[in-house]
Amino acid sequence: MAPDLFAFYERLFKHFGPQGWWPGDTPLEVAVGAILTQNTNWQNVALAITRLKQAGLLSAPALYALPPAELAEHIRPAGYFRVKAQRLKNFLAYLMEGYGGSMRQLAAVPLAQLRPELLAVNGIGPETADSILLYALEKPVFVVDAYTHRIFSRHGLIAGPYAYDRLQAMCHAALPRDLVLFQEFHALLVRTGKECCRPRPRCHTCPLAALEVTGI
DNA sequence: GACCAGGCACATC
DNA sequence: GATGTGCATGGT
Repeated sequence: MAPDLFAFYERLFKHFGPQGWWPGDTPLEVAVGAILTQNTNWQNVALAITRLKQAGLLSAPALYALPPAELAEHIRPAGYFRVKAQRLKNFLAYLMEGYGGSMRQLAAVPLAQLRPELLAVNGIGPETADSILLYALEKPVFVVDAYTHRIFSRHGLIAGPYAYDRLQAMCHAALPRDLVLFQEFHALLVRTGKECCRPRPRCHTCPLAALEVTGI
């Protein structure tokens, strides 16, 4: 039985308002941000993206042509810079060689084909793939992350560990398949995670105590 | 100085 | 399948 996720969403929305989330001037910038933000604070990612922009490197051909070691130096503030440089290169190779470097062309691919393709890129896991799908390619896909697990757990929506696909399937089953809803919901969960449901033992006074929802 | 932050791949049991 | 480890920076 699916919990009343929609009610939970509505109460978050009422509390925090629309988030209009995931800054990025272009779909490519959003995709780059999705890879850079892996296990990393967004502040650090923003620094790295600014540096790429200032260097005039935030385009598919430019990133594709750049040697990994050189790219690594530009994105250093985002942490894991050698790993992420290679992951960016892998994604750019996929985009350039498969779709002529065009995010618009990539977005035209049916979701059932697109998600497995993204997951096949070394360095793109479920959360990164779904973030790219939802925010860069505007596909209605629910993004699960550490916040989702923690908040749903704390507020009694789930009990015990949930694998990524299982939690995503639950959300898909419980919510209307709506792009903006999914974008806002994930953004609201991140906001909630930052302001309220902190990692133990730092969750003292929960301003969302009134949001308790029972059932699973 | 420890802990945290929009994860992922790979090795091992 | 579950669990452990390396990757690295910058803010609190």
